[in-house]
Amino acid sequence: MSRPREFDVDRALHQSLEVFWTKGFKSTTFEDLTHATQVKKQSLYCVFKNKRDLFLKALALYREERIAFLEEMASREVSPLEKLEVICDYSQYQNKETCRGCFMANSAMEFGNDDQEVYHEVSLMFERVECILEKIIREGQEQGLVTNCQSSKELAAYLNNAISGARYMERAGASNEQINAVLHTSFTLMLAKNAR
Amino acid sequence: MSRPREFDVDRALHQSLEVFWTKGFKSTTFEDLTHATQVKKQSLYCVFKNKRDLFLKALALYREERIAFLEEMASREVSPLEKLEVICDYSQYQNKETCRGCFMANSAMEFGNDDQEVYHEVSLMFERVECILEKIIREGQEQGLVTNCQSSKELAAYLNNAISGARYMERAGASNEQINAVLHTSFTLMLAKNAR
DNA sequence: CTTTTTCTTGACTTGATAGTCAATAATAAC
DNA sequence: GTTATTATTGACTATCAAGTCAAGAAAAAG
Repeated sequence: MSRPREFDVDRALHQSLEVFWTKGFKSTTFEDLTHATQVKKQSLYCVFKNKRDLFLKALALYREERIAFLEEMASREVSPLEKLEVICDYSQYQNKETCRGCFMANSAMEFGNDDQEVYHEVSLMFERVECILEKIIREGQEQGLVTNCQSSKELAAYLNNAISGARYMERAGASNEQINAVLHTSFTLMLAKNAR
Repeated sequence: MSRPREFDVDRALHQSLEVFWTKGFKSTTFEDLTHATQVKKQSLYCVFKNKRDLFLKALALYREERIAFLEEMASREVSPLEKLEVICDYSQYQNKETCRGCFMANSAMEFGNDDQEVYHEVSLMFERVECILEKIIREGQEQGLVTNCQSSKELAAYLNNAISGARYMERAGASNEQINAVLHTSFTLMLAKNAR
C-alpha cells in the first residue's frame, strides 16, 4: 500500500554507532550521521525520534554485541585460563587504526552519571560483563588456576576495572605494547601461584 | 599608568578548572565560565586567548597540582606500603558529591588522541605519575613488601591503570564501596606473599 | 490508471554559542 | 588635573547545528 523504505535501518544504526563511537555524542553532528549512512535527514528522523534516540539505540546495540561476544567466549569448551587470556588480549578489542576505546566507557565519561538513560545502559553493561567474568573466574578458582585469596566477585570487578583502564589507555593514545603489558600484568597477578 | 585588573587571574583559572572538570570542554559554555568566575566575557578574553586556551591552561594546572600531591606523598618518611595505600585510597580522590572522575582522563576521553595539545598534556601526566609510582614500588620491592614477579615499571603501569579504571568507575557512577574494593584488590595483588 | 500511503528531499526556522566591537570607566604617571 | 593606557561592559555578529515543513516521488492495491 505504501512506498517501502529504501535504506536498511539496522545497517544505518551500525554505521551511526561507528560515528558516535569515534566522535562521541556531542561532537557528532547530524550531518555526520547522514553522511555516514547515506540516508537523508528526514528519513532518519522518520525512524529515530532524534539524535539522542539514535545514540541510545546505538549504545544498546554496542552493549548487546559485546555481551554476545563475551558470552560466546565464556561458553567455549576451553580452559578458563584460555578464556581469560582471550578476554585480556588487547588485539581482540582493537579494530582499525582508530583508538576509540570502549564506546560504553566513552559515553559514561561524556555524560557523567547524571544522565539517567545513559547511566542505565552503562550500569547494565557493567553488571553483565562482571557477571560473565565472575563465572569464568569461579571456574578457574575451582580448578586451582586462579588465586583464592580474593572472591570471584572481587576478582571479576578487579579484572573489569583493569580492562576499562586499558580501554582508556587506548583512547589516550597508548601503544599496543603498553596496553598489552598492563593487561598481561593484571592477568598474571590474579593467577594462583602454581599457575604462573 | 593603566587601570589594574580587578579579578584574580589564578583564581579565575581555578574556578574554570572546576567547571571544565565537571562538564567537559564541549559542554561548558563561555557563559558557564563567566558565571563561575564572575568575570565578564571580554575580561576573560583579554587574559586567555579563547575558550580552548583557557581549557588547556586549566588542564596544565590540574596536572601540576596532582603531580605535586603525589610527589609530596612519595617523599614522606613512611613505609612505601603506606604511601601506596594512601594513593589507592579512593577517599583521597573523591571531593564533593560530584562524580567527576579524573579531569585528565575525562579530557583524554573527550578529545581522543587526535588533538595534539590535549594528547601532550595527557602523556605528560601519564609519564610523571608512572615515574612516581615506580619509585615507590621499587622501594617496596627492595624491602620485600611488593612482589618481585613483575618489574617495578610493569607494576607502576599496572597500578596507574587500576587507578584510571577506578576514576572511570567513579565517573560512571559506581559506589564508593565498589571503587574502594577494586582498588584494594589491585593493591593486594601486587603485594609480596608474606606482606599480604 | 487512479488513489492512497509513506518515503524522500532540500529549504527553512529556531536556538545556542564562540568570539568581536566600540563606548565607557578607572587608574597611574606626569 | 590631564593624559595615556588598559579594564570593563553589554550589545552585536556570525556560525553552526538540531529539528520541522511542505512539496514531490515512488510503490502497492484496487
